[in-house]
Amino acid sequence: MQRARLPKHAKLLNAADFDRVFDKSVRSSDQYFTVLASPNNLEYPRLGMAISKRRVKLSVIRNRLKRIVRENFRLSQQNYNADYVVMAGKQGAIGTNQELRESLEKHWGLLKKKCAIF
RNA sequence: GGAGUUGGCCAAGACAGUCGCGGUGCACGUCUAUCAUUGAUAUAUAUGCACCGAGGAAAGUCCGGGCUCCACAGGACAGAGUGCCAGGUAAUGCCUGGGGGGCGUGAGCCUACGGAAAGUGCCACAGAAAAUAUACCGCUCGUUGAACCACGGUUUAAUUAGUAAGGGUGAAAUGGUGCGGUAAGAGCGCACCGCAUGGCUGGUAACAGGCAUGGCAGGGCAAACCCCGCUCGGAGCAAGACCAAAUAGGGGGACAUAAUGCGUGGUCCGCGCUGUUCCCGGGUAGGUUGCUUGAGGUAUGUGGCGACACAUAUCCUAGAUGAAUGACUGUCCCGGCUUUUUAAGCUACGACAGAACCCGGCUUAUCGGCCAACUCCUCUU
Repeated sequence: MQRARLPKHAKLLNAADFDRVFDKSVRSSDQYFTVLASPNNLEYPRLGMAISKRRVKLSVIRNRLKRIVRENFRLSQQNYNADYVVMAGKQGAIGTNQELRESLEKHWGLLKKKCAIF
């Protein structure tokens, strides 16, 4: 089995990339996360996160959310080749690790289908 | 043994495994560039190995510095801060030691602690009066009237005056207590205490002690304005330095004016705009740097009551930037819940909380534990 990694080029690194996703994308959301996806022309998916201080007040919890999202994205390498942006939902700060993981896996599946017909 | 006070330390609960992230070093492969000629250097990237990878508060951004850029003859005002004394320090509003005041049986703790006889202002309610003092209930001499009478007076009412001892109000009422004194009273007199002024003694000083003199100066609030002493230039690592696409525009050179257009002209040349190309400077995105060796930690010794200083030895301990330091599994520990309670089962974000240029402080949040010194109570010997 191919080892799942998450090198630096698999992240969105500048404002232009983010703007492109915000501008034109398909989305999926629940009480924990809102996930945007926009197909790219690369041979791998990319991930960006926008966890606002307004939604998640403590930096410890913001970091925890980012780590869970990144870890889960890394283990879901069969994702469609698109740029994803994950945003925190209203309940994001109070979900358990298990709940957040299940939520994310649901979003990846949904967006894979949506991107295919995009 | 119980209750407590002060100071210090630890703290992702511990261990193992699997996967992953950031940094540094080494090895090897690939790409590009340069030198050179089959190698070297640099950059980027993939892989492997090794090592390192959040805190006591990283937080609040409340003070003080370093560092960087800008400004700057000197002085004054304004503004802000600060406020018992001495010391420590790069510096402080911090720390240490000391003094005054308050709290506690005590170890100890708290303290914005300069000036109210420079000025202005405020002092609710209650109370007569809250500040050039005054007089509600009272107390008292005198005068006048009334009643009683043992003819000495007694009681009572009004009133001129005296008084601030007593009552009452208040957070606070013009020194306190006692004796004398008086018509009743009063620093009116005296003793002690307090206060003020001036010497003296001790102390670096804050201050303390004591002596003499004065009969008392006239309330509180300065975290009200204010006065006095002292301190303070501004902005911040998104500081600053360097490299530098794309697009638009600027400056300079060369070429073409053969072709096109416009302007200066009646026309031509020329010149300017225009066209092609090269160079230069500014500079956005982006990148590099600043960036972690520092008022540094640890140990020992010396000086000092101490904060701390000095000397010697030794150690190197995160450096990210849409932002690494994590996830899962197992066993144990702790906590919680339940039960059939020397035990078993179940359970999960296991305190507060996440570096962003770096230090010294303060403040706030905080599960649990360890160590030392001291105090009070009780028991035993």
